[in-house]
Amino acid sequence: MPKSKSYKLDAEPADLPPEADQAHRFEKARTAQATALLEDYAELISDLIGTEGEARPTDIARRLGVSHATAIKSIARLKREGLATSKLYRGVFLTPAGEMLARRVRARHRLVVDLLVAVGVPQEAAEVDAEGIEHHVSEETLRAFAKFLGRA
Amino acid sequence: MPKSKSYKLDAEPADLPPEADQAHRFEKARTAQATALLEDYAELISDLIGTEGEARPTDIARRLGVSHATAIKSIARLKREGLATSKLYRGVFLTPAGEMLARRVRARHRLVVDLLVAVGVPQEAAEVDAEGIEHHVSEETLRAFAKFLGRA
DNA sequence: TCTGATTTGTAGCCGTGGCTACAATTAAGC
DNA sequence: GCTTAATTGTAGCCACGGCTACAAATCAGA
Ligand SMILES: [Mn+2]
Ligand SMILES: [Mn+2]
Ligand SMILES: [Mn+2]
Ligand SMILES: [Mn+2]
Repeated sequence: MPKSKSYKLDAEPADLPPEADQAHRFEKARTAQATALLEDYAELISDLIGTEGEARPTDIARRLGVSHATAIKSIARLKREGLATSKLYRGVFLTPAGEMLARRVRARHRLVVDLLVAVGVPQEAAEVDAEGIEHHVSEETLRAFAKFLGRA
Repeated sequence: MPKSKSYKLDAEPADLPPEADQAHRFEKARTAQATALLEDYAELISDLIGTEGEARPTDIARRLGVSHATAIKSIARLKREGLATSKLYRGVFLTPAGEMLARRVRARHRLVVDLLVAVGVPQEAAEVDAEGIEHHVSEETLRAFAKFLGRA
């Protein structure tokens, strides 16, 4: 059998030209960046609902440090992608898909912070950097982090 | 004197409202994302010049996995920001500022990959994830990585 | 040399995610 | 209940970074 396609979660690049490999890496980073915003919103909305009982656009905007108009537009994108719904003046809600995403993202966020702290990064720096790093950590890397932290 | 402004490299958030803290983290991540492209270009151009003797827009585009038109527009931004110059059909060059950026970025890239591998991430996953992660690793975190790797 | 391939540049489109300004709606307080 | 404040939504602007299509310039080979 030729190549025997692997059935892993993250598709393999296959060893063709070496430059295509690099292109593939950049492409992955671009994709991750494109979903980063959705991930942060899902996590934040879930947090707000959990701690405040509701997630209003204004609060979301303030937490993210953007204008409410920007937040509303991004929320529109979340709805468009089937991750959220909203009732006027009743705040934003997550669909099952949105909830699932939020759970995954929250767990990943924590793991990344914990890993950073574990290798000696000061708590506050870990919190700051993790907010960006998290979106680029693959499942495979995440498993390695968990194992390193003794949570295999 | 009020507040006594701190003179650290990374400005401090100051402990005002707790929500402003979170906003600050998101803002940092957004800033990092905005410079990510410039960093990748600088590093790649430097690499190409080192290995091929020149960095032509077409080659840059192929390595990044984007169209040549996209690469040319991004190179225009590099020039605009004083990081690169270019002679027609003679390729792209880095200004001193660009060179400095490239060196910093390359060193950081390596450190990130090495850290990932050191905590058990498979080589290929480390290479892929590092391409995105690197742009969100602060100086402080980088120092922690170096120390962890025994290169303090 | 000159002709065809390669490279580079330009133009114009799109979606995203910022912003301000203004409008409309709802909530709160008197 | 009315008035005012807060919230939400809309409109319109911008820069960025993707893309395709086309044009121009350069390079290379016959
Ligand atoms: Mn984040
Ligand atoms: Mn997060
Ligand atoms: Mn990168
Ligand atoms: Mn890199």
